[in-house]
Amino acid sequence: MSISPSLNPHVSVDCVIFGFSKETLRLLLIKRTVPNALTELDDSYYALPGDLVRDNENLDEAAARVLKELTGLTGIFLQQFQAFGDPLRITKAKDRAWLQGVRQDPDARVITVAYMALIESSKVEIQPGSFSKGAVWLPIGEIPELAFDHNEISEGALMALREKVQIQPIAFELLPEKFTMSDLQTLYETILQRDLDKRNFRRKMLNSGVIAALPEKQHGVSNKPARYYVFNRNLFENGPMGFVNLKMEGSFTLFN
Amino acid sequence: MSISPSLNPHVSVDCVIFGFSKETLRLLLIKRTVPNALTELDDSYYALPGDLVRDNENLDEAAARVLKELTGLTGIFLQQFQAFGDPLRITKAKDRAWLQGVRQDPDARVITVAYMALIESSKVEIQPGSFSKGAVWLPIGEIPELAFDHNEISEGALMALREKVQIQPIAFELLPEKFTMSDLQTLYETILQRDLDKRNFRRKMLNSGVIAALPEKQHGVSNKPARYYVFNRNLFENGPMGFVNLKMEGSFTLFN
DNA sequence: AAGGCTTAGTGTCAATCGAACACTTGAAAA
DNA sequence: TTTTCAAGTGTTCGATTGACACTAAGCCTT
Repeated sequence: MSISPSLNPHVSVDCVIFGFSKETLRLLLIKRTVPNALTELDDSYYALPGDLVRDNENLDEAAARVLKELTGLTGIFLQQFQAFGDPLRITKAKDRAWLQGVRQDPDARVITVAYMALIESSKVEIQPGSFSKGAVWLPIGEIPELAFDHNEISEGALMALREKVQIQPIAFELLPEKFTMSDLQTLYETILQRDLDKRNFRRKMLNSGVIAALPEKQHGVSNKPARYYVFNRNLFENGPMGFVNLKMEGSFTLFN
Repeated sequence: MSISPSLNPHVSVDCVIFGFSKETLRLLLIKRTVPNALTELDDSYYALPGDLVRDNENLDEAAARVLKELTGLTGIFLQQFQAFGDPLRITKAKDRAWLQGVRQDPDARVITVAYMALIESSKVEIQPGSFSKGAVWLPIGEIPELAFDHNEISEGALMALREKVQIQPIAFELLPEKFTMSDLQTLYETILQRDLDKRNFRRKMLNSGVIAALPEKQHGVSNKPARYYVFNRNLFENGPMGFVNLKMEGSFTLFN
């Protein structure tokens, strides 16, 4: 059980990939299968997609590579949020069983740099390949025990997302190109875990200028059709300031 | 000049240590001396204090160790803010000259996890030891070219500090136990790089409840003596919420 | 065709907050 | 006693927040 002290730590990246479907925020997790010495059956459990960082790439590139290998997508919102490096990260038995199978130095300590990715989950097509023993979207409320310290990392990502979403207009990354005001509000409510007032929400969104109304409305719905909006992307990517006031009702701060 | 691709990346921590004295925000930097092959004189330049992470410590512990070795202080505000891992970080000639002298694998790529520390600079007594070839407090406006990517890291720390200071009551870490309202305002103005209105500032600070007035006032000053205040530390460390609204005039957001 | 169902969409008011603004107070020094 | 210097103090106006309830539009059912 001891970790060899002579080995240098290795560095990996792990991606906490958020998606939003059926009114829930979900994480894209991969399935790992390891032989169980006792039962002769395979055990399986979930983990965040990740990989060791290669010598010729920087951290952002490594994270983008992991994301692409799993989902086939590039140009996705992907942001580093924290490094994790507890020496005890890899002491669980099934983690060690898995490492035996895939790493040259299964005992080496690994420091991981965690990224969060926001993607429109309908765009994802799981790629056959190293990760593809199975990948699933699990609702954030139903995440089981994961590999290593991946539960802690996921929690950290969710916290980071909650903060970021009130400072930068990034929630849109989780929605399709066109969306209704209700879609957007539901997304915010899901991320922030509280209800928001419909009228205040619309007012704030429209006044802030982050979205633009389309002429188009929904078709074939059995109630009043909702107008579609688009995110005013260029305003933020090219504008002078990557900032807007997206704080929601009841958020806390210290000076104004 | 090539970086050996077979070596695993190593992991270090670097500390961006902020202090505040003579109305300026300063960084505590260490001096490095390397022989110059041409002139036969030694070249010297500044760097952030940092060290490789040991196998038996986590990242926070490594950063705390670096801070303690340099300043003798423990229990200091110390917060991870970003990992840096560009493969080209260590290609400058003088950086490589220094690595030759101190590292087993001078060619190994190093990923660094950067921390920012906030300390009351008068408490610091530079410790004799590995760092003590010289350490100086340099004003943030007068930082020369540093080792590796340490300029980039310092910039990142300053940005992170500017954001954090408006969300969490951490500026107090830079002041002595007792301080005047003007001390505090000058500090905020220095960090945020803009002037604040005196009356609005006092009102916000007092209403927020983060500070408490002492009965005591200044003595021996040649003008109206200022009242002393203390940071209401337990309110935030033990309270239900580590948050207060410390946003200052003219800051930007997206929803409220 | 009428009525019901469901979600979209809309306005006002009161309270609070933000930003701008100038004079008086207290102590030491001259 | 007067001067000098920073501390300390209130008000007003406009903008923003947050609370709150009804009508509109389309489809479905009967």
